[in-house]
Amino acid sequence: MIKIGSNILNSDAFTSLLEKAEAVTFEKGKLILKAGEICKYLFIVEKGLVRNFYYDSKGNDITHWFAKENMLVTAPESFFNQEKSFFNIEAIEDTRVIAIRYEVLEKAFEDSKAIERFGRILTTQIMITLGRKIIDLQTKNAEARYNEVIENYPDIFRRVNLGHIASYLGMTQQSLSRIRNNTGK
Amino acid sequence: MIKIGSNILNSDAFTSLLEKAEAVTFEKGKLILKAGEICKYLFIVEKGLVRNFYYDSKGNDITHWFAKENMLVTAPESFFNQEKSFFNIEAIEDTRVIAIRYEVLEKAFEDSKAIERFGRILTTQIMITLGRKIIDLQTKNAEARYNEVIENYPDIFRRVNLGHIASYLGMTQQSLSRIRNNTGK
DNA sequence: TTTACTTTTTAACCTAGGTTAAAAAGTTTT
DNA sequence: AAAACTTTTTAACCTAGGTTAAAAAGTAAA
Repeated sequence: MIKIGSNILNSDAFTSLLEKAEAVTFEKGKLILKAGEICKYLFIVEKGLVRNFYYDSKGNDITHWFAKENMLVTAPESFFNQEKSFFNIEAIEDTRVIAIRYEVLEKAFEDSKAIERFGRILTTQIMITLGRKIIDLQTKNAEARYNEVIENYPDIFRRVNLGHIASYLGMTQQSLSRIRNNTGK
Repeated sequence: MIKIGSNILNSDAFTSLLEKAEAVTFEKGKLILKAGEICKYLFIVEKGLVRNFYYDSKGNDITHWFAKENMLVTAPESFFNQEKSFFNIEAIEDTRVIAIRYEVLEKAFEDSKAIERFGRILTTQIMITLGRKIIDLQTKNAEARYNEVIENYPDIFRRVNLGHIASYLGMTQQSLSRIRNNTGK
């Protein structure tokens, strides 16, 4: 049995896929993937918390996404197209992941309609989520974006330091601190 | 034979799917989908140009995405979850689309591994594209985003008025005009 | 071929949030 | 429990791009 997001998966195909996966642990602060490498794995976070981040042209560390227990994480462009990664993946807590190799997943997609279907539905929902983030960045000010993350991801918010939250929200840590203390009012 | 993006699709399953689709034309300026409705179709743009847009909280018209010939367009959240749409879809040129009903597509996904697979790969690539747009909004200034759209989508750029380009890029039309005339220098 | 309408530009002014620097608070190591 | 390090806050100053308003240019309609 495996749970991904809110989906509980229970089929021979998934069991067989998981049998070919590898459990790996990373200490807090360790890199799971380094930018420049080709990402060979799709990771399921079993325990802990992970972030996907990159350095912008000025060298700022920008968090692109967080993944907690039962969430998937990878460097999508690198993994699905097997090219060098722009993203780093870091364990921000002591973390155990289940790592599924690219070739193994591709084989599973080919062999199993159920897995192919799950993949399609999952990427469709991610597509919708990313669309929402674009709308938020374009139409909401820093304070509204901050309020939204507290409302929608209170658990992740509690476990992550404010610098990472700020960059995830597209603002500096100083701006976030200003918002939190309502010095704007 | 059907071409979507750079993929040429040629199989019985696709032929049969297309047989169940409906060709519809829309004059320039007409709405293909109105916000608040449930989007019942996935559209393939056969001829013309279409944009997906919404109104922000101040009533500004914001273009979220463009679709030209051989591209797919829908209101993703509304279509895939069959809920009320936040987006409008407008024909910005005289347009002919092939409209595939939700139930028909779902049936095709169920019946055909090839279509399910195509759906997965397509949503995966859209996911990557949206990820890039988020990075651009967070790390590039208005001028760099403008230069990028000229470089990456010169054809769409030529066919669309600047107001739509500006909102797509997350800036006002006045800012875009300023950038184009380098009054910033 | 003037009137009406839409799109694009220009310009003055303004503000949200960035930058820079430092202090304060919190955490870990010795 | 002091030293070292990390995270968060504070504050003064600054700037990219927003706002408002209008003119100019382009296009369509009468």
